[in-house]
Amino acid sequence: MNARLGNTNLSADLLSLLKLSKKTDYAIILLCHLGDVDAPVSAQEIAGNYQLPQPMVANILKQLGAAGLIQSVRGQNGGYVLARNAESISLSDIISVTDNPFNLVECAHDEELCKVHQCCPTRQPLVALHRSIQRFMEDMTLSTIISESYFENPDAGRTHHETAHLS
Amino acid sequence: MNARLGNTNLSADLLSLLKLSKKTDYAIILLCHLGDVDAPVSAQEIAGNYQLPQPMVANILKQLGAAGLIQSVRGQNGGYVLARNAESISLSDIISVTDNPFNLVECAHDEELCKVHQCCPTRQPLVALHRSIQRFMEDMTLSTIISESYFENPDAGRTHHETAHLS
DNA sequence: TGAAATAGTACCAAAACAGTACTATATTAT
DNA sequence: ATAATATAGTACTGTTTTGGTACTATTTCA
Repeated sequence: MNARLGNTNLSADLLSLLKLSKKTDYAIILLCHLGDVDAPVSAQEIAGNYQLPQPMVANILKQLGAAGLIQSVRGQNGGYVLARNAESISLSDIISVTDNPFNLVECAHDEELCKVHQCCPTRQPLVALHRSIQRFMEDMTLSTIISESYFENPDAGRTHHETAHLS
Repeated sequence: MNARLGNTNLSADLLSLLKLSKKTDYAIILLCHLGDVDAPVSAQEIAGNYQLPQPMVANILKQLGAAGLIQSVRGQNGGYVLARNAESISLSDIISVTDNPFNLVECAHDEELCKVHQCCPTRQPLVALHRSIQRFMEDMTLSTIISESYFENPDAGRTHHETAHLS
């Protein structure tokens, strides 16, 4: 063979690409909920509403709060509200809180790792994919998600929702 | 709240989206190698060339063979060759062998699961993302990967490659 | 002062993943 | 023939990641 192919570490690069965790799943639900209300909503309230485990919900809300996406109100009658308007919260923002940050090319941040990537056969084409996904995630705002969801389910008007999960 | 948001199971949908495993990583390397040679190449030869664990390489080659992407030649001097030309092997083909198949929307295949998805706030916008990624994966052929890799590393002419992995 | 909420953090169990091992079969060189 | 070298198939294991829980401290309000 003419031996022009080199090495790669693609899976390490792509590891956190789009494997959205349940945490992210939940986070989107929670944020959609908060984006729909004005008064602070407690973890318990959301957990009950969507039949999600309360400690899990509480934990994710803590993280979202620490990341500045939502604002907390402590004490009785406390809860959470969106820290900014739904237009300025992107899918990318959410994912970087609840999943690992969306990084296709590790070497862009760690020059050390880059050295063994000199002959990566797959990096070049996948960088393009990375960029387009990244743009999509940044353009997709919480308000878009909410409104498109509404468009798809215009008749959803009940106060108690279906069980949120299969497992 | 006006309660128009429902439930979702986004993470289950996205679980196998783009979290490429090391297997896929390796598979791309192996296939690029095979795409570059005509005579059958053995698992041992590839493992040695890229400093990859031999049993791992052998296993992946078996899988790729069972899936019909490569053809095996048994016996002494045996090995593997591409079963079709590199233009007709897509990234999508590879991933569906070594990773779980690329499925964003589970309910498209399992009507049962769909029922609890009636109010999914995130499905609608993400279907668009799914389609564009899917198209990218299908359009990205092995031959493209090889040639773009060559474009990036035109000076790679040595017979023994660098250590392929960090870990 | 007690109830209800968040803050922070540490912990555990189950699932997924990376990698290994073993037995059987096929082909070829000698 | 037979030994060597290859794939075929499959089952196993240790480690990491993930999903989920628990506990203690602090804040606020009735």
